[in-house]
Amino acid sequence: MKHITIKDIAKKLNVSISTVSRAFNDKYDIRQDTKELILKTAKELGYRPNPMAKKLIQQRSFNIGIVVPEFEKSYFPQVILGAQNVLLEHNYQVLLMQSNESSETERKNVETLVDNMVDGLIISLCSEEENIAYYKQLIAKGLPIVFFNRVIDELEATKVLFDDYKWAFFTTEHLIQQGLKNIIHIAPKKKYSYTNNRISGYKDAMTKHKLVPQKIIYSHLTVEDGEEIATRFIETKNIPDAIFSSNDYCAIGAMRVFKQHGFKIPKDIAFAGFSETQLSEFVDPQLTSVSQPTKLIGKTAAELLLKQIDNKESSIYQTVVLNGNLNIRESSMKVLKL
Amino acid sequence: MKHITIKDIAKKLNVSISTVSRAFNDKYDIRQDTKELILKTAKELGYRPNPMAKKLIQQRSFNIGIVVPEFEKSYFPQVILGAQNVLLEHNYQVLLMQSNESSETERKNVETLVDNMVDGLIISLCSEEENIAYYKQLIAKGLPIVFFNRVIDELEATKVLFDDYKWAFFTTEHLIQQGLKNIIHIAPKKKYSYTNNRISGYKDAMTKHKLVPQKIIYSHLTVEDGEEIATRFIETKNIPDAIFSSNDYCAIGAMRVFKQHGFKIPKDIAFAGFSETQLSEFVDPQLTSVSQPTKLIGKTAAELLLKQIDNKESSIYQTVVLNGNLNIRESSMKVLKL
DNA sequence: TTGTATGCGTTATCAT
DNA sequence: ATGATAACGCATACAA
Repeated sequence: MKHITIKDIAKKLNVSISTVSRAFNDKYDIRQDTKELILKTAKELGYRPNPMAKKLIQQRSFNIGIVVPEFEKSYFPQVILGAQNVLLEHNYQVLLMQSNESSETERKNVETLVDNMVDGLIISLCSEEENIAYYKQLIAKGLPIVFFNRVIDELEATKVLFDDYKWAFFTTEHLIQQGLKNIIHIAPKKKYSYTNNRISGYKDAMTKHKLVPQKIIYSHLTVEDGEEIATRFIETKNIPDAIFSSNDYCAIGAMRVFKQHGFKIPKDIAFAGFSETQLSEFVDPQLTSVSQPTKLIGKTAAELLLKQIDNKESSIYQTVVLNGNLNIRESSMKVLKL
Repeated sequence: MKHITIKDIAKKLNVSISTVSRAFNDKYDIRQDTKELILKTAKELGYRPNPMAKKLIQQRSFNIGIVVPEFEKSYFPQVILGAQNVLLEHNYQVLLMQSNESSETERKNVETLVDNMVDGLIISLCSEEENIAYYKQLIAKGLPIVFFNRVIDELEATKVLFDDYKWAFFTTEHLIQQGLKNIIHIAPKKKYSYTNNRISGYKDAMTKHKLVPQKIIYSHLTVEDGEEIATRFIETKNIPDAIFSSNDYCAIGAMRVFKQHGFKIPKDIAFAGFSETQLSEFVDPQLTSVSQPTKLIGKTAAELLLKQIDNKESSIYQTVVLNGNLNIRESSMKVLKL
């Protein structure tokens, strides 16, 4: 694993290492033919500059760190892809780390990335409480960071968000327009900034159409949770008109149990999910869900980060709110209970 | 972004930088109380060793690179997770890169990781042809690499594989045992080492039960491809007893079209997929599929890599073949066409 | 037990 | 236009 260095090239060509170095950095004076000669032999020898040495002296890495809570649930991979495309175009390498939904791991990940002198970070948080002080410190030190999806409200920073309020409102209103009245909302137990926005959207839509009382169930939103919730409804023979779940999994779990008990969807009970997964299209019936512009989120985050890196002086933090789409499918279509 | 260095600590305590350095590396002699003092003030000052400098001098990084073709399709994230767990336990940080199914990007990714002095690599290849020479070179240089899932047969290296032959055989035999005779296999157009193994498994199972001719369709295995294939069968009124697809997506696409045309599954036509995705459980009817031990693949790859890193002398390359499971679901159950 | 000095592979600041 | 040399932050052989 012996690496070729500029020294080797210098020795071979009987020039000084500074000349060799200059050949790779156009900004310096160097005769055209010596430059070409150096570049040529460098290629022959298979020379690759050592980024460690470069980073050490330049105090920057052209690396961007992306930290996400997990990437099994199809949302984050696409965001990452969107960001990576932009960053690669600008010659930044992307270092990806996942925190396994643990703030502790998240902290370690970010520390590693900072230690490795990333030029900037794109982060979706595990928790909104644990590492606030640390992030404040990083931002104060001038490290460019863009938060997305799961952010801390009180943190002054650049953020890329989704208009959860609006789309929860729309979704609820869509269900109401189908003639449904007794609409249940299933919200995540873990509190994120978007949780309340979605709840408010649901509530306001219900209120607007004079539908009270409103019922909210707090859950971890797994498939199993959905199944359990459905079972409870069936046991108590208290069947709502519709269930609007804060993710697809929970909706799908509930749907499955209702189907098994002979309920017709959407006639007997309608469903809507949120932040659409691949599943929504493939379950039977297909699930109405709010889709987020995942790639655009990544792209936007990356662009904002690059902007921040370029004008380090002006530290004005923007918040960009992106639009989504309500994909209306069989699970909530043309119900009209009168 | 001014970082605290050992110099700062040394100055503050009026000791030399080597003493400070020694305080962090137990292997040297150092008085207990000076050590404690140094560690204490280091903590107070918020000192963090600069990994760049460390890497530069130690020629190793405690970083492991993982390179995958993509991570949207639920298979790779879990493998990565499995590997990461093992590696983190051994104090290795994981740098993740995705190649977007492009050998060129893959090459760049690996180069970046190598430049950054990763201590080892875990790779699933985009193509089995493009970068062979490069990988041979890396292995020859002594860089520990473990390949998994998509590997190059002719490359002498450590590999973690799945017994595709066996499970394709089992799956085919399962379909035959359901009384089905005219069984079609849909194989990937792109050739990977596993492609032929699965085809052989299918063929041998058919032959064993004296079922000829066998029909194989080559496809890109997307949902749309599945739909197209199904449409063609229906148009030509030539309906097979069963379709055994080399992935779930294609099977699901085909299933969807057959359902739309009023076919009963599995009565009119049965289905089986491969390398189970989350979808298999959620489509209707649920899809029979071969599940691979994704986390175990990652875990095994990581363990083999660590072993390789530890005994660099002995370069004996192992190939580990892991077992899977055939999850039999509604799409192929109790058909018995007589 | 501690300090001095050297080097890892670069870039950058001087000279020449 | 080029060469010598000092950094960057750390580990380590050697001297004290």
